[in-house]
Order: sequence, then structure tokens, then C-alpha cells
Amino acid sequence: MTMAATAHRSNPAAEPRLGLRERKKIKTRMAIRTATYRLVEEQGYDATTIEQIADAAEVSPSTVFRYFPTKEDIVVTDEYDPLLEEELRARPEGEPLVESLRHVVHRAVERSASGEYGTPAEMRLRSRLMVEVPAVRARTIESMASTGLTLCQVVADRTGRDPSDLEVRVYCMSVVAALTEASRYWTEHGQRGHMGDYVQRALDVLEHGLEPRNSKSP
Amino acid sequence: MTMAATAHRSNPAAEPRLGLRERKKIKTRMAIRTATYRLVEEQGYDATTIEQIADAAEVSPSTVFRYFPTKEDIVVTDEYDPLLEEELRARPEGEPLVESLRHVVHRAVERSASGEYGTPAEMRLRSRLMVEVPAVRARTIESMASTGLTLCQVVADRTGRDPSDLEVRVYCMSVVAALTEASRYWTEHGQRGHMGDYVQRALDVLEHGLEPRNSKSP
DNA sequence: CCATGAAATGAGAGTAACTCTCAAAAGATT
DNA sequence: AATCTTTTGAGAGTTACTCTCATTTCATGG
Repeated sequence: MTMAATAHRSNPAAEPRLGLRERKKIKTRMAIRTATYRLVEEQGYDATTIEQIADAAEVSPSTVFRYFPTKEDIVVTDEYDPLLEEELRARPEGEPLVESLRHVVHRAVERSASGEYGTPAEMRLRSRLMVEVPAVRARTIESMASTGLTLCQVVADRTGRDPSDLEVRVYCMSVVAALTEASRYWTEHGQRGHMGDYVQRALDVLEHGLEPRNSKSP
Repeated sequence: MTMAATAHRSNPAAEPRLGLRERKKIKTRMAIRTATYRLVEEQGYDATTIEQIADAAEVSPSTVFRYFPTKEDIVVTDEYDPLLEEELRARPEGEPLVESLRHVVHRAVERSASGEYGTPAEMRLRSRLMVEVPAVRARTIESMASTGLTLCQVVADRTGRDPSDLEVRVYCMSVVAALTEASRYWTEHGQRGHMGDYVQRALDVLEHGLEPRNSKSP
């Protein structure tokens, strides 16, 4: 919302658009996240307390909770749904839905891998936590559901249906489930190979169902 | 697992198969659940504490936690995955997967509506909580994911694939997502009509995708 | 540059969901 | 009836999270 991404591209003096306050908030947010990733890497998720995180980020526990409603959110939260929506809407009118999804998701995966959203190590840890820690996993799925609702909007506009239509909802949620499963699969297999490939295969299943073809594994 | 269902059908003396201990455990479990449903109905989920539940069920808080690992589990937990698996496997060999699912899910919905798993009022409350209370919702999805894994086994056997195959996983998880969404839709619309109908429509979407047909809503 | 207002922070007290431990109670067994 | 095993209750402890209020820190208009 506050377009944090623009901040780190500017030379120090040229863009004092954001007041000191806003800049500090962004810094604090990052400090909390960074501290969390470091501590969790060292000690594990459950063993890391909010107090430790607060100490490491040099803020008070109160402040941690002001920035993130729950401990899980420190790891899970992202704010890229608007971006996804924007890119989806930018796809050509006539293009089949699945095709659009392929493109958009492909780009999202690329950006994620390129370190735009955090260091690669952090992203990997994040993925692992989303699979391994029940609380984080649960929060992730909630977050994905909200992404699904965003998707509903776009799909509804495209197909001329109502966004609250059962069919639209089911379709979008199955898309989200497919993507989630692809990511999970990738993580469960040591995060080897490109996640994008798994995503494409997942979308294949959505498109064509489960064809009883070859019976091989990864 | 302990086939609780058989207990209440037997006349008192004829089937003392289960020792007093087992019978008591079943009773305690039910007492906790019943108390929870009653209190939650009256006060809401968040306002109901474990202590209150323990009091109402006439056990200690410790005992509540022994029976249910989390508060959400009191509401969410069921043990019908094995039943689902069994019924799925009982379907004829050649039958298309989606068709089998239709039958099995249809029967499950019927049984659920007939009060076999709890009073109708309890079932309705349960559904509402699974939609409305974030924590319960999250736990529900986790539980659905484990149902998805069960489904994977069956699907894998049917299609001659590996149960950990990405395609199988994606397919099963999208099935589960579709069913979840149908249930959610039903609840969000005041639980009017038969949930079975929504489920069938959800499976239609899985089978045929989102056809840009009519643009009407419920 | 300072005074005033607004927003962010920190400190502290409080709640409730869990966890662990240990001793007492109750059912099972011989 | 005596012993062994399982279940239970009591209590203390941890931690995520909430609320309140005083203090600090930034923004702003004069």
C-alpha cells in the first residue's frame, strides 16, 4: 500500500517523498521480519518468542504486535495481491483464463526467485515454514483464500458472472489450491528445480483433469 | 477408530463389549462436545473458555486438553475419513473418479443431515463456526488437507499412479477445495436448500471447468 | 525556531490457551 | 482383596496476545 518497493531504488537525497515517520515504519517492519527470519533459522519457529524478536529488532513487544497481528503474520504476510490482480487484468481480453494464469504466476515465481521480495534464503525458509509449521501453514492458507477472493473478482469480470457465484468461487479456490500444492510439493522435495515448472504441471491438471497416462513419479 | 457409533444402538445388557473405561471415555468426549456446542451457541466461540467448558462437562480443564489438543478441535474433529475411504473403494472399478466422488459425497451429506453425527442444530452451528471463526476455519482446512491425503491414496490406486505424485496431489486438493467451497457457500447463504446440490455443482466445475455460459447468480 | 497537535512507542497489567509434573482416584486383573 | 495400569485433577509455568496510559517522536503552522 505504501509502495515500499520504490524506496530502495532512490538515491538518498533525491526522493524524500516519504516523511521520516513513514521511512521509520518501513525500517521497523523490515527489522522485525529480518530478526524473525534470523532467529527462526537459528532456533526454530516455536522456540523463538516475540520477546526475543523484539529484542533483536530493538523494539518493544508491543510494537511487534502493532506491526503484525500474530506471530505467524511476520512470516506469512505479503502485499502482492493488488499486483497480481493488476497483471491479470493487463492480459489480453480473448486469452483463455488458464493461459493468463500461467503467464502471471510464471512472472510472480520469477520475481520471487530473483530476491525482489526478500533474500533467497529468507524466501526458502519462508516456504519451509509454510509447509512444516502447522500454525504458519494455517495462516498461509487463510491468506491464500483471500488471494482467491481477489481472483474471483477478475474471473467474474472476465466471464461476465457474479464474483460471489458458486462456480466462480469453486474455480478460483481450486486454482489457489493447485498453486499451493505445487509450492508445497516443491518444498517437500527439497526445493530442487524450478517451482515454476511445478506450477505449470499443477495448472495442467486443472485444465485437463487427471489423465490416466504414465504412472511415473518426480 | 473406536467405533463409537455401535454403542448407542445396543440394548444395555446385550453388548458389554467395551469395558466401563472405554464407555466412560466416549461419554466424556461427548459431554465435552455437547457442552461446547451449548456454550458457544449461547455466548459465541471466543467468549467461551476452556474452563467454562470443563465446568459444564464436569471434568477438569486438564481433561479437556487430554481429549482435544486444541479448542478448535472440539468443534472440528471428526473421524470419518476411514469411512469415506472405504466407501470410495467400494465403488465399481470402471466408474469415472468424479462419478464415484459424487456418490460418496452425496451419501456423506445425507448421513450428516440425518443427524447421525450429532444433532442437526449442532451440525449447523459447526458449519457456521467453520466459516465464521478464523481459528476454527484454519483448523478445518488443515483437517480437510488430511482428508485430501486419504483421497490421494484411493486416487493413486485407481489410476495406477504414485500417491505422492504431484498430479494426484493437485487433483485431490482441488477436489477438497471444491467441496469446502460448496459447504462454505451453503453456509454463507443461510444454509438454505440442500448442501448436496451445491456439492454437485462444485464437482461440475471440476469436471468441465468454468464455462462462460449463463451469467446468473443463486 | 518554537509551540501545538498527532502519531508512534514503551511499560505494565491482564487474559486465556496450552504444557508439564505429580499425586490421587478409578477401572482392570489375578 | 491386592496389585497394577490408566485416567483424572490440581497447580504451577509459559507464551501469545489485548488494553490502557504515559512518554517520546515526528509533523506543522505561526
